Amino acid sequence: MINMAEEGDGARDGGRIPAPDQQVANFCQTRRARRTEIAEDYVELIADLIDSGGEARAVDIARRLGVSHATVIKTIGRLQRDGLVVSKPYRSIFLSDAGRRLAEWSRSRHDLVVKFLLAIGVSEETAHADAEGMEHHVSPETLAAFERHIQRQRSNG
Amino acid sequence: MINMAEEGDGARDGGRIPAPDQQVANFCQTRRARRTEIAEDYVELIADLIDSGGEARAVDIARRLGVSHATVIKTIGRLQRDGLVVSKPYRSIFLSDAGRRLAEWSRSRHDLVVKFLLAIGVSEETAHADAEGMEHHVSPETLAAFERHIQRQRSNG
DNA sequence: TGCAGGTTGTAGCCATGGCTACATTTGCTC
DNA sequence: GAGCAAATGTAGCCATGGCTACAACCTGCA
Repeated sequence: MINMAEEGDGARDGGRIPAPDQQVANFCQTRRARRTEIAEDYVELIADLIDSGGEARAVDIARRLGVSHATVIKTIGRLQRDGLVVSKPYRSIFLSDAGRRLAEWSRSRHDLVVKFLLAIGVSEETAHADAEGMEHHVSPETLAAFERHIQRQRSNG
Repeated sequence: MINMAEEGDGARDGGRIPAPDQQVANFCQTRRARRTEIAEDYVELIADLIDSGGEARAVDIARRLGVSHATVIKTIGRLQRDGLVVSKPYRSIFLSDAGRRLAEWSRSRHDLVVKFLLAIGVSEETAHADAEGMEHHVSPETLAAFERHIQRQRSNG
């Protein structure tokens, strides 16, 4: 349980409501992240499938995501429209250069989040589960803090 | 049939492709969280507005979220349908018992995530921004790890 | 060679979460 | 008490991300 009766840090002195402008900015940033997380999940998964099995097929993506194949086909169409993916009818799916860059970025961020969660004592299973959702909302600054923490812990034994 | 060539190509420790079943579970959990995060944002914000200003009006919510008032009205309708909110036409908005419970839970989780990010050296601004998106994907286990870390740091000076 | 079954694609449905434009209601001020 | 500005509500549009059902395509094997 979490004790939210914990008062007195200066972050929300006298009324916890933040400044409206800042709050708008935060929510807008979050909405922006929400719009891109599906794309990131897809390109990351496609890259993984290609690296480990040689190709990414719609049916494999569907099985991995736990989603119908029709959903995958439609989403792949959008990704292609957005220039992240290349696919020809009835052939398997490839990443464009932009898609590959995004996949590599997503993948490294994902891995760092997992490592960080493990480093602070989260179980393997939960680390992977939580990372899947968290990764899309972790800014470079926070990512850097994660990395620092891992390094610090490593050097301290 | 499904020849998951699951041999570890050593890209990462033990091959980075996870077991399919676990991956499906992770993605499903993430999708579940995505469906509830808007509701959580709303009830949290409504609770904040009520606590700090006495009432929550649609126009205030809209201004805080950076969204049109029509979007807010429609969403409030869904929240009411789902039993999280009570509102009568042309009146301000209140939380049901369930809504209040959800708001308190979301709020405490939010605050803990912010505190944790600050504790590992993230700036105030980024901590608040990232927490807004991350909070919805942090499991109780990870939250507990966050709390442990804060405690540990506090006692170590 | 042909066909059965798996894979891919298409069509059409639904809910969500955005938006603009317009209509209605409220409440304050004069 | 009338009028006006602000708040609320309604209608209708769009894209996204789900789904099922059905159609088309490819391929391996008998």
